[in-house]
Amino acid sequence: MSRPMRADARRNYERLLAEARVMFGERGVDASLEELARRAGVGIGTLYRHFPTRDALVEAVVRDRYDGLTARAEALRDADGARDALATWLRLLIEGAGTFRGMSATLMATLADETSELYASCHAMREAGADLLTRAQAAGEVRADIDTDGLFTLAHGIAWAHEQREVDDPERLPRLLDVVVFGLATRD
Amino acid sequence: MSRPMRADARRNYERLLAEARVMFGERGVDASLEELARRAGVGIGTLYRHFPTRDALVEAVVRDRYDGLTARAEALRDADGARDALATWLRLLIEGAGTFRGMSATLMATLADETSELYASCHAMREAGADLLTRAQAAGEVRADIDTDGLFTLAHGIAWAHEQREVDDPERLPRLLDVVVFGLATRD
DNA sequence: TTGTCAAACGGAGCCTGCCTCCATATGGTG
DNA sequence: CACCATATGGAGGCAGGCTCCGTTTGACAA
Repeated sequence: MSRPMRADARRNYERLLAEARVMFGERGVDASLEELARRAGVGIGTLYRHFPTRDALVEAVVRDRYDGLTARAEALRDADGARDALATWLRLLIEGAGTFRGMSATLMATLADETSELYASCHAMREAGADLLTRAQAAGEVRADIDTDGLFTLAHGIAWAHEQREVDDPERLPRLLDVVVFGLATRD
Repeated sequence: MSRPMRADARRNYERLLAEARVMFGERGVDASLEELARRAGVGIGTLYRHFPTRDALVEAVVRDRYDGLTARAEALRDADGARDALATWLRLLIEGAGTFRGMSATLMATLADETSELYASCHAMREAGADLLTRAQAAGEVRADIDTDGLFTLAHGIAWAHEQREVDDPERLPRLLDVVVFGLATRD
């Protein structure tokens, strides 16, 4: 293994991460990295040393959330009502995507780019969700002509579009998701 | 009225418009305006004189398409099957949005910004679509808890998400739209 | 305690893109 | 053909991304 980080390195790493949480919350994941470094009291070069790309920084900020989503999907595997389980999970997914503005866009881009630092955790989460979809389809509760890609396109499309409109009716997003979930149901 | 444009002005205007059609097609509506001006053989100042904002340029490029959509919605007003009419129109809408990359995002932003040069034609088109929605709801064919905003959020959300994935299966987008349209149906 | 050096720092500097301003050029008209 | 309103175009200011490299420093061995 590699030796532990030097004390100053670790300190700067933590500062950057803390500031990223704040600024991503305030301004979304497209916040200026130069300003982020400044606010963290660190040089821009140091920021890039720790996080070579914006995705790497985003990844560090959201990883635990994704791991949680993955775990949650696994917990829902054996729930009654495969479509309900899927609906529940999708709701968690898009609520999470709404935490930081621009997150849905980042996610969609990541799914198409295996070299992204975000890819691994994003992919694991996605596979867990895919499993819920497959089960619901096997149970005959969800139409068979939608694949994982289609599911995520629908979910993130809604999440993205919702965040564009700056409406803060908390019922809005769930209602839109409800339209999609109902549309996913097999027809008589 | 204002007097007609000077010959050089008209010529440059046309060149810019022609080049915009090309570059928006190649690279989407976020193409570099500096390069666009260069390729049109015109100074950057001239571009901004004719089109003070990017939206103004986009508007000039897509206006006739929008007018067509508006007219189409009016033609569909009295069609049999209010939900089918809505579905047909939505399909045209999102296919149009897919012509240039970034168009859906531009549209969503425009709907929230009345000062945008794109707003007028965009708004007219939207109202025409809203009318189709209202009719389908009045006929009891579409659930009543979705408003115009929700409808456009769903439609553009899908269109946007679809354009992020660079899949060229032409059946994909209609299928996703079908999920949403089915989800919009009133439940028994 | 001190010397050594890999590891880390940080910001100057280069790039690209947006947009404004204004000195210069020119088409159209009397 | 002279005049000038209209139009041109690019220099320059701003912001953000990212790299490169001279300087600093923490950790460890002597």
